[in-house]
Amino acid sequence: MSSSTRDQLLEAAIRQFADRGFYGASIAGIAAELGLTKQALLHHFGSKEKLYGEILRLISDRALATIEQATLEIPDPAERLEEVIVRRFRNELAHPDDTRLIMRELLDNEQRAEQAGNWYLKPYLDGLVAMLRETGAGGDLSKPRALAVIYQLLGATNYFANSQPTLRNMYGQRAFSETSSFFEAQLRQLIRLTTTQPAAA
Amino acid sequence: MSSSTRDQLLEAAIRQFADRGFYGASIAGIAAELGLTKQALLHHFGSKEKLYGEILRLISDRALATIEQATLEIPDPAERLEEVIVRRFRNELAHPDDTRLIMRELLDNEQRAEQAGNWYLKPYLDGLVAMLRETGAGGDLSKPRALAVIYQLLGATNYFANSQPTLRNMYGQRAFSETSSFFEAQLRQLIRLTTTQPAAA
DNA sequence: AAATTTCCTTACCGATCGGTAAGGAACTTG
DNA sequence: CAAGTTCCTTACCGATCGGTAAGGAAATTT
Repeated sequence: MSSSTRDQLLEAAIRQFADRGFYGASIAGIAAELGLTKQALLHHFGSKEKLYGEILRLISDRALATIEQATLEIPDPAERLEEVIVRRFRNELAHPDDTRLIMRELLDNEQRAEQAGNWYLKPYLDGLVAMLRETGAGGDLSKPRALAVIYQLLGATNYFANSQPTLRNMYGQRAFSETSSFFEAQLRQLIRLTTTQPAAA
Repeated sequence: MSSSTRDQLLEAAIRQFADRGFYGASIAGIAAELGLTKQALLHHFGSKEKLYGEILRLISDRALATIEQATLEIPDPAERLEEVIVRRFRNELAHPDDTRLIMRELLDNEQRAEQAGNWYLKPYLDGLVAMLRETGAGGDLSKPRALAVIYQLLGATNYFANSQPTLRNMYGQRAFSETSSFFEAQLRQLIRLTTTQPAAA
């Protein structure tokens, strides 16, 4: 079955917001992907801002769902954290749009950072931090310290995923593939070190 | 002494491109920061694209300079790498504009990734990779594997720096400060592990 | 002193931006 | 069968975008 026009517009919007950013993407261009006019889009979403907000909520829900899914599957917090991060890494490589959009939002968000108290990704972030602390790594990792570790993991995967096309072009497909799989191995090692060894000074 | 109008325009442009991205920033807005019209800016730089290109070159030169500087100061490659990364981290926290602009360029660059063969940051990247391989870490780290390690380090610092205002607002100044200094310690530990221990499978 | 160059202005230009107003076709509901 | 709702259209609107053309004041060069 073909998805509804509304869902197709959402998909196209995610793609274009990821490609060009909020300012660079135009509602006319998004609607044109389906052969529609921008008024069709405005009919469904009201305004560009509302469309964007709906997308942020959708992406946030997807991220949270991965944590909930893993909680059901894997009881051990350390194993679970490793799986969540590695799955995220693979998913970012396979479907980079969400990650790119989030990164752009983070950059834009610096201006309106006052609203960051209720940032849409905070629940996801807090979920990861809680999971890490459950592992009992480094004696008792304080929340700020656990956040630092989580950020190290997320930053590594995020930056690598966003660099994917550039790296592929700079070094070729073969080299990129080796870098990519080695990157995942390094990531796993880093997580295991963090969840088993004591923390740094 | 006050810097030239041209240099002031460059500074303002970096700030605004970092804040709003290439499409979001307007040459009129940049010129207005100095009380000038956009035609004054066009007089100095010819076009928005040329201004942007000049900025990318400038940032690339700054990055390369940090490697050259460190090469003069620190003979040991492992120590040097640690210093370059940590200095970069600190500099990104203190002056986030360059990092944000680069991140935006990386995201935009995905479309025009065909030109990435001569990406402006490639010399910097290759410099770091070479430095890591000089340490003789992990037996003999292949170039793609060394690239993975470098990307892990750069990604972590980059993402954390770009998240700075959001994090500060979500968790408060105190928590952010602790996260930040612990992040640096973790970074150092990670570099030392990488440059001394054998690599992952 | 005259000519040129530097550095900026006002006045435009066509294109595109997000958004409003009004209406038409098709399907659903009473 | 009539009324209403859903989903889309064309026709606009004011604002803003990057860029061109022409010229003026001031400094520099000849």
